[in-house]
Amino acid sequence: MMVEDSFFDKVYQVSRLIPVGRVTSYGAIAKYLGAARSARMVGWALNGTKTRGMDVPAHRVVNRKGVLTGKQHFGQRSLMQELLENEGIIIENDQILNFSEIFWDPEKELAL
DNA sequence: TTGCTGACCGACG
DNA sequence: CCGTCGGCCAGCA
Repeated sequence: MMVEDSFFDKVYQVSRLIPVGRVTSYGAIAKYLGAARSARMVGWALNGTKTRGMDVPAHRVVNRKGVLTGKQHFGQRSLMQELLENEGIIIENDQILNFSEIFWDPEKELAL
């Protein structure tokens, strides 16, 4: 199967590996890809998922504080929260309460 | 082609 | 504690 080495495509691949009920951060993905300081690109890459129509659970990606900073990019601002809550994630005021419990670190889980 | 922007993060005062 | 700034890199006018 063809594997794209582009930064964007890697973001898509890693994002799809995020288990249900778990979340990760832009910085974690960026760091896993070897570009810890390019966390903004991760968010930018996820922005392209909607236009590209890719099946990437971007709602499981939040910032390092566990805040749904990218909720406004889901069309409806409540959509991202509802999707996460539907997976058993508790969110209050755009903040994931048990963030540290459900945090999914690709570097740790994928154990490279 | 140049320049601005952006769903972030960490450092500094 | 809080506000500000630089950095990283790809997409778009």
